[in-house]
Amino acid sequence: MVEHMHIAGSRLDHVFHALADPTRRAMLQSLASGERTVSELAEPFAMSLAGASKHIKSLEAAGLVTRDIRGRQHLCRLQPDRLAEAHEWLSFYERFWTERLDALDALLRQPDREIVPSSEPKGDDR
Amino acid sequence: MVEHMHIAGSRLDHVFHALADPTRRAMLQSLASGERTVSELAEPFAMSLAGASKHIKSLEAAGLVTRDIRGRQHLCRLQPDRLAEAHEWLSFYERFWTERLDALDALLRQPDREIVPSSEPKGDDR
DNA sequence: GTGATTGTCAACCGAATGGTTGAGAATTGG
DNA sequence: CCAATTCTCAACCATTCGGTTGACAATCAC
Repeated sequence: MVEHMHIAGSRLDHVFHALADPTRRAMLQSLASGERTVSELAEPFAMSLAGASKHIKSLEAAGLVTRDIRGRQHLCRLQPDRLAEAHEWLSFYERFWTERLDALDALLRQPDREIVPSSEPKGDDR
Repeated sequence: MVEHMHIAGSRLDHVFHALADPTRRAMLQSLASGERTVSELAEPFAMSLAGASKHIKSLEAAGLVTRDIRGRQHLCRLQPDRLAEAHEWLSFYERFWTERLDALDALLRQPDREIVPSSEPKGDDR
């Protein structure tokens, strides 16, 4: 096989992977209220400090969090740019769910058309 | 307490995990143009059909894709609702990047204040 | 019916992930 | 200086992940 290696994961790879964990999402939520030290971020979770530190490192690697070392404490702060990128990526698909809502809306606005929950299979639109 | 994610956590887990892979994101992009069979979805990638099939299954498990079995072909289509959920989750953080833009904007509107590039040159971290 | 097409499934493999523990570095406080 | 606090690092472990191959079920085309 030509390329069996995992080359140059994109930024979105890291961001979405970081977001795919409830602990890390909760840490982001905590950071939404302001700066937090590593211990403060770790405190709500039933895991070792080293474990939480790994999560923070992965948030940092994804560019979602920056760290400010002040003496022996590491102050973490939310870095929203990469979240904005992910948000923007998802926005591309916005038309699909708004279209769907619009279609439902249009359907409901036609009182003369009988709305049947019939299991008509996707229509023979082919 | 914001509790902006009363959407069952595991759902976001699966959605973000599914999005954290470039193959799966490309498949979604392909599905944005319309229905695709499994082979059509697999064709652009240098991997076995079974490999691509696994990716599609994970998209399906995340609720991002639905399947319509038509004879021997499986027609896949985009299912946008879970994408909308992820988009909405990210929207909670929108104020952080808009605030930042507003702050930059305000700063640039003050010609008497000297603008110094703040401490760390972390713009290009790769 | 025969044979090709379409796709899944199971087993397997190496690498990454999420967690632990223990050791140690660096800073702070008395 | 000594002791406590804060945090990282390395090693380890079980599980998951992304990929392969080979076998097989189902459907279509002839």
